[in-house]
Amino acid sequence: MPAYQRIAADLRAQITSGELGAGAQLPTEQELADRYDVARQTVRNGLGILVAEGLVVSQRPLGHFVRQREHMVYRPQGETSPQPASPEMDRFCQQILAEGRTPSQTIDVALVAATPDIAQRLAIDVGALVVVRRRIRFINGEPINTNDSHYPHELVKDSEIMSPADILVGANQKLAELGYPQDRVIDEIFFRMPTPEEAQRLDLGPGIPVAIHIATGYMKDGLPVRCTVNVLPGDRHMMVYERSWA
Amino acid sequence: MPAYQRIAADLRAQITSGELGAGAQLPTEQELADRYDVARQTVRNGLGILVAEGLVVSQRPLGHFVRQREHMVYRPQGETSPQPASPEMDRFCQQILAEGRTPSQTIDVALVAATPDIAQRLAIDVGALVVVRRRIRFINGEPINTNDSHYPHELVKDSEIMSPADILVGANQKLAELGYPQDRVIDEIFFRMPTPEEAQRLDLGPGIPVAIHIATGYMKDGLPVRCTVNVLPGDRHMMVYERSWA
DNA sequence: AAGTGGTCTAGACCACGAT
DNA sequence: TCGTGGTCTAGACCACTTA
Repeated sequence: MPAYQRIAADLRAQITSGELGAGAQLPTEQELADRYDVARQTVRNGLGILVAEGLVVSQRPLGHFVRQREHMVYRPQGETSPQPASPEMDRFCQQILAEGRTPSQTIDVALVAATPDIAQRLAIDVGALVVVRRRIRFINGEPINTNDSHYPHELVKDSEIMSPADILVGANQKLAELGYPQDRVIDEIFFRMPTPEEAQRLDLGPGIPVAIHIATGYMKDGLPVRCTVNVLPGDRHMMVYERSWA
Repeated sequence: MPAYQRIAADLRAQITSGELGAGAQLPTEQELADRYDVARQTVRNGLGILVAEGLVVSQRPLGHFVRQREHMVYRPQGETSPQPASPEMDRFCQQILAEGRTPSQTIDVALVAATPDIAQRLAIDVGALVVVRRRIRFINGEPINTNDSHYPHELVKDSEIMSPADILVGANQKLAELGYPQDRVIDEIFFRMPTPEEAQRLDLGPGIPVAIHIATGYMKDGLPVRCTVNVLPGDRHMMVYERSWA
């Protein structure tokens, strides 16, 4: 096994065994180079593995630290239809839903050309105009996720949906009032490493994947009227739900 | 911007724009070093970013290539309760469910001490004996996911569940026949970078995150009797489901 | 001011697979 | 055999934060 992999394996074992607890500082690169009798660059290769795994963060110029597992956010699968909680469900939520947290969000609205992804789901031409309401949600000032809702421009022009402010009744209710009530929603979820833009928008460190949740809303006649793209950082989200066993 | 980041950004732009399509070979490290007038190590730093993002794979000693997006696997959220498919749902599934595929799996069974994660969910002591049925599922010979079901040893000892073979009626049905029918299931889903063991078991390349799906089954009286841990590679899974809009 | 990690160089040798 | 990426060295200078 190459030296840098052995260094990474040694440190990983110390972290998973608890010998190096959450938040603990790792030895400096020079210390590790001396201890293993290798060049500093070789140590850096090893640390790079742990950083890419999300186990370790570099806080320049303080050093490398074991990553603190942040508080996870409870995100019920159906925000619109909370299920009756059983005692077991309560137990799970209790330890996830923590103390007083103050949510906030930023909103901006833009008129853009549809990307292929959006165009396909909204059943419009690539490049056609869509209105996108971009939101970043924060809890205690930390970005938690992004939520970009796309609407065909023809459907929502000159409506409140194009205003970059909170919509009290909710954008979906407003869409219904405009004559486009949703009847069905198809959800797609997949996960990958973030793009640099996503990493910057959500303040993601290396080694943190994101889940992409795309919700497309259809009217009763099958016409898609909304496509929402959520980006959820892996270190801040956990999905929990309950189902009965048939 | 440092040189290696600029190199990564240039190549990333060429990939996302389609100038370098899926499967295309990137210039060699030496070519890039000459083109940008930097040392080869600097080029390697840049390529390392793209590899960590999952955009590029290294096929030694052939070179670096744009990663092929593999066929995604349709994984319905509730395998036990298929929902009636709407025309929109059909459209989504159609492009995901591909041609003839041959599934297979490996099974092994072990008697192990409960880890803290499992012990907590099964409401037993850490270190207590649990039976674990470990499965790796393959499609066309490629590993698709792992599925490790844990049962308290007291509940299943001397039963067919401890045999490392297929259980025709299904392990959950067999568990019910033993007197432990499940009434509710709580699902937890989160995602992170894989451990080296997970990466090896599932043949994961760098830059591929995994989703962890933990399903815990409870009897009517609240006793947990099963805890299944699924590991789903991000490049081989997509979750799709439909819900009606209340 | 000191010490950390971040970036970069100019070499070197090796492992591996295609030809 | 050849060319690729993989690993490693021994330096160097810089940016940044804390003390």
